[in-house]
Amino acid sequence: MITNALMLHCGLSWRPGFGLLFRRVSRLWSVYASALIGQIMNLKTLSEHLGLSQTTVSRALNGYPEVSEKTRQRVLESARKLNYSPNARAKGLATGKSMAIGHVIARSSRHEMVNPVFGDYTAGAGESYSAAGYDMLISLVDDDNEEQFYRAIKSKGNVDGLIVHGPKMEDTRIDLLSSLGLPFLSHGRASNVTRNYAWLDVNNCRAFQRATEFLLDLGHRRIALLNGLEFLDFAHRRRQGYIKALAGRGLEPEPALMRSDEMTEIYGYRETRAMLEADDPPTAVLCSSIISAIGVRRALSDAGLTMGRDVSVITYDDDLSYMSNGQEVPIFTATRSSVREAGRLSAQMLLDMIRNPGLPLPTHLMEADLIIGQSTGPAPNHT
Amino acid sequence: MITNALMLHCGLSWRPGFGLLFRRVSRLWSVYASALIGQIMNLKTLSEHLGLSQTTVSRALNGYPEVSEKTRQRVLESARKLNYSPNARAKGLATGKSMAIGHVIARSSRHEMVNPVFGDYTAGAGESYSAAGYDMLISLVDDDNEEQFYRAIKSKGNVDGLIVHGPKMEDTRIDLLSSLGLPFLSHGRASNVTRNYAWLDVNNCRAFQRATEFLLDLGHRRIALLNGLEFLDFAHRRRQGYIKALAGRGLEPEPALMRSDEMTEIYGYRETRAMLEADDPPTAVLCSSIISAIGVRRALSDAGLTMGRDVSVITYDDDLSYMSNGQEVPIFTATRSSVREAGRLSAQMLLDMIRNPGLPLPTHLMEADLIIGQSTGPAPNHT
DNA sequence: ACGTCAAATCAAAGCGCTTTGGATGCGTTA
DNA sequence: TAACGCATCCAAAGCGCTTTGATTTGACGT
Repeated sequence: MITNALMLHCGLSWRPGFGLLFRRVSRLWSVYASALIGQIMNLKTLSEHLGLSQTTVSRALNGYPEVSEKTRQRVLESARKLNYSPNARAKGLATGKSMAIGHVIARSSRHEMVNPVFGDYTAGAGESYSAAGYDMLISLVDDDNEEQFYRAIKSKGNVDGLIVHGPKMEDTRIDLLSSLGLPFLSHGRASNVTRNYAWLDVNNCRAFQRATEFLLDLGHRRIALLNGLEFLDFAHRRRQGYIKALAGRGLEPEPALMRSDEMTEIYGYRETRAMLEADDPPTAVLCSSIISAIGVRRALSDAGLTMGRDVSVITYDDDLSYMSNGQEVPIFTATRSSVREAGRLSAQMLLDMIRNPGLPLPTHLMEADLIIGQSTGPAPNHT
Repeated sequence: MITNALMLHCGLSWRPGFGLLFRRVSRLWSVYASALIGQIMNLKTLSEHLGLSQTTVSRALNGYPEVSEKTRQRVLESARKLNYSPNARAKGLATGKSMAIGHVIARSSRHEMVNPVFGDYTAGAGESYSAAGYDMLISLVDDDNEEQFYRAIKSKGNVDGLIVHGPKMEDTRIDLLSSLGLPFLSHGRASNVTRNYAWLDVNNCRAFQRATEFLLDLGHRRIALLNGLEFLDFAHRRRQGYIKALAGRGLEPEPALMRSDEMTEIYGYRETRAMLEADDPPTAVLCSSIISAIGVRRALSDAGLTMGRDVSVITYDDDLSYMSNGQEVPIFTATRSSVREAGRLSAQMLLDMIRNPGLPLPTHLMEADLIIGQSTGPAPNHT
């Protein structure tokens, strides 16, 4: 462009051999310009600066073989020195990829975002993303137009894939996303969805079955369950495990001992307190989160009871960074599985799906460890 | 890549002219695929569908006045029905905006992400973003090339602004971002930075001064401080407030009573335990986070001490959703300020900056409330 | 000196949107 | 009737990149 204009202006016509001359000149000019204006660094500027075409520079930067090694080095060095990095939007527009993974959170259940479990999970995922050069895009949706929002995400095209958080028993998102053809992985399964989809989950059912059996073995018969919100699939599975274990000993689950809510500290405190004040209180509590377990401990302490002696407690432990379950000796007996590791793995799996679209959809089931801490002991009037 | 693999598999070698063939094939395939899956909905398709030009459709959708109301309605309805929403990358490329705000987190201090305080803050910010149609883009950086990363963010242009998390005493990011001309707002101030920049902060100094004075008034003289990491500016300010209050009563701060680390539960437990075992233990503990305060409570309880009688505790309370400080009656006496509200406000301010680039840089100082709970009482041997 | 071939480079056409600078049609005014 | 203003609409030129199809270059054999 500039070259042509100059030619015109000088009244010259093109002759072979001029190329080099012009390159020299324009190189000088662009150095001048960038010094003067604080030049906007884009591919055009950079290529003019180097006296190369945009094609060659682009290829050099993206590691294509059609560029000589000498040229590539020159380009790379120059790009580094001039702090060039390609405009993500333009690159995305040209390639059709956006190098970002979306995490969509329903606004009503915005508590999800505020849930430390979510923080640890996304931190894990973030590690995988950043290692692969991906960003993480978080958006809050109003619940009334969730479907529309997913469709919009697809056609806005600002993510290459999605993580589905907190799947419900029958989660419409899974069918929707499958039909949209947007790669996604669900953190947790949806029991009533029959089609194939990618997921990573913990064996919640078995974890809670084992925990319950452990308490039964200690002689406990009145075991309370402080579960998460039971329209969420993981909570449903946990309850199944609990019930299965009871059934194994011929015990009926008792509604008064089964509670369900968001797993806050207050929740653990409130429900434990309520159950302790009722007739025939539980001798053991099975808790869905270490945060609620802390509330349980507070309630016991307020009631003058000793955890592990008067009342036993087992909690599910996501191995949260800020709320770790003691140091050498665990505070709580717990079924533990690192949610951070789950995040790391999920992200890895999703990125693989995006890289190799042909392969079958991956699934992964993690097992939780049962670790013994100080919060459990034989049932009080059990000899 | 795929082409090469295919070639290899077929036992063919590359010959000029093959390129065209492959392109034809892949084009055909993609036409077939899109017919199968359903038309790709872009502005072109939509405008053809409506028998209007892309210009008119674009204007109709974006609320420009040059379109008749009748046409606009027709366009809007059609867009809704066909689930059209403009490609974000293309729109961004054309407008120069990306409708996303970046949150950059240094990878080493990845604990930031995992910190429930961060979760609540971003949840608040997220509300503001989503109301304004913005997304939130989170990226982890390796610390060694943080500067380069910020430069890249600028020229990649995938965010319209940034939130700076956890500013240090003299934070180089502030100068860097200012010079890059990328709008940003710092959550917290950086004491040793003299230039103007946008920030939102809590009056940490005054909050801790008031809390300390409250304990002094109750007769406490040996007051421990469990602070956050003191290279972070907020922690430094908190210590200043603490020292100032002590100085007001002619007291010297005692190094053995001043601890500093990441504000985990374990940290609160470990340090409290250590101090209780030492000679002349503190009669009160001032704690930087409710999470650590829970650890403090556990340590006291393990030592057979009653919180609020044997040892008083005041904590800073970010009013975390999952860790709220009791219900009617607060558990802990605390200086409270909602970090979620801080997030909401920060985002609002940053979006305003982006909308009106001319205005002076906004700053906002929030005051923390001192709320009285059950964790404080007169110093033991004080009559 | 000339043709050949591979290696190295380039110009230009997209990607899907916004926006500029007209065009078109039509009722009003001189 | 011509000139004008106004309300609608449009063609085409970007935005900054990748990728296609073509061209230039230089080494080599004859």
